[in-house]
Amino acid sequence: MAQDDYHHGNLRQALLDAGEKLLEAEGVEGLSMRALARATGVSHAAPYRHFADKAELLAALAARGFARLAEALGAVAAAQLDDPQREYLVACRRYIELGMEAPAMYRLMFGQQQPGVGDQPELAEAGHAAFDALLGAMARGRAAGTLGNVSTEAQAMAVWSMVHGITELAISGRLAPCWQSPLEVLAFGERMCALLLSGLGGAKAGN
Amino acid sequence: MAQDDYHHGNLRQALLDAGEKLLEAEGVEGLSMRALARATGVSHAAPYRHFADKAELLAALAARGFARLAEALGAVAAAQLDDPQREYLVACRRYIELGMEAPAMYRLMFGQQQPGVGDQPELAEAGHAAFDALLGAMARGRAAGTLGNVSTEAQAMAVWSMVHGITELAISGRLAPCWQSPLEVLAFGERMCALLLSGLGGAKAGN
DNA sequence: AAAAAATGTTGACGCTGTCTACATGAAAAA
DNA sequence: TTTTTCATGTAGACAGCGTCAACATTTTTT
Repeated sequence: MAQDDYHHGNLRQALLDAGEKLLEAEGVEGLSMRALARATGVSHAAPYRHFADKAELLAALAARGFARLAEALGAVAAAQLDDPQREYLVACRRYIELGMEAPAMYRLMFGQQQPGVGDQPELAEAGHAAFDALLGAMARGRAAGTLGNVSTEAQAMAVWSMVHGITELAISGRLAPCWQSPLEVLAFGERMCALLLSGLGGAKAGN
Repeated sequence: MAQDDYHHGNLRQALLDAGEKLLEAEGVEGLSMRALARATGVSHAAPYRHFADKAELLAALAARGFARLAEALGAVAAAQLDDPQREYLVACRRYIELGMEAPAMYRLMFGQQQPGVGDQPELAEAGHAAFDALLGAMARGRAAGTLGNVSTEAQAMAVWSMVHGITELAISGRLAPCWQSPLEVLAFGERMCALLLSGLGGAKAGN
């Protein structure tokens, strides 16, 4: 159970922990299999006992990111704010905030093509969970009556597109000409999401 | 002037041409300096006479992408549609369309941190030109009166965030649960941009 | 206690980005 | 025209990377 200097005990988790740390410290281009092996004090080929290749490790890392996102959005829901519209806005804000706090991780999460069904089920599921959390916040937040002819899922996609776009642009520094501080960006994001919610009820058609 | 088997003549452009081709064919991970040298029939170190390192070449490639985007949006404006609001929507649609047509290039364009002033002036300028084209379409498209207390630039950022988010999610296949075909995605994008335009006049505050 | 499975190590391979030293051709200076 | 200089090519080396095969050690199962 203690480390016996040969078998590590829980290398898989250790690799992911080190990976997360290295990811934000050095960026995704500094995240190598061998660096991870070094960071966990293990030989350079040892990680391959736990991940078939680098892509699989990155997928597992991205899945962690999605899990964290889902968790954060879930925490907002659990906070039981009195106003569901306020809850929705806080969720959107939290989404953007998380992306700005861990930009390399955020990029990694969306960097790969969405994994097919059989491909990376862990990642796909984690991504879905995060999306569902956002969808839930939106569904509760919008005026209860305004379902219109637009599916809830489509409305959630609209919100997702908005917060994703803002997060990505913020990360790459392209929002800086208008809003320098993270707080300003968050305020902008919140306004946009509010606008979206009020507009989503009627104006859209199809699906 | 003809190729003398030693001096290539215009290696820089040839490298960028080959790079663009290779980018969409193999993805960004298949785009190596040496592969580019091979593709242009030149030794592996020759590219370094024209680009200090790989990052510089990628930046030049991304600048090309932005130039193409600006050009496409400019073409929409030049088409002189009678209805400026229609022109705005067509521009948004075209933006998303371009990203979906050349996903690897689109990702590359936004993959790096926005270059600082002295860093990659060519890239920065190309990016600005593209943004300005989008801004112009929006400014003409919105009801002439509704300036409100929101700056034109901030409104353009909102539109940019929207189309960028949609494009990125579409590229990564995450819109597929709702809209399978590119045409459906484009229709969705157009609806969202219309919604944004109508909402931007009044609801937003700040900056 | 023996066999099997899981998990580690070592060493190799080809590929990559990039550097240095050298070669060649074109343009500028003499 | 000849010579020098400069831009641009080549060859070869280096370290780091992902990955594989062969082997070692520990744990688990029989």
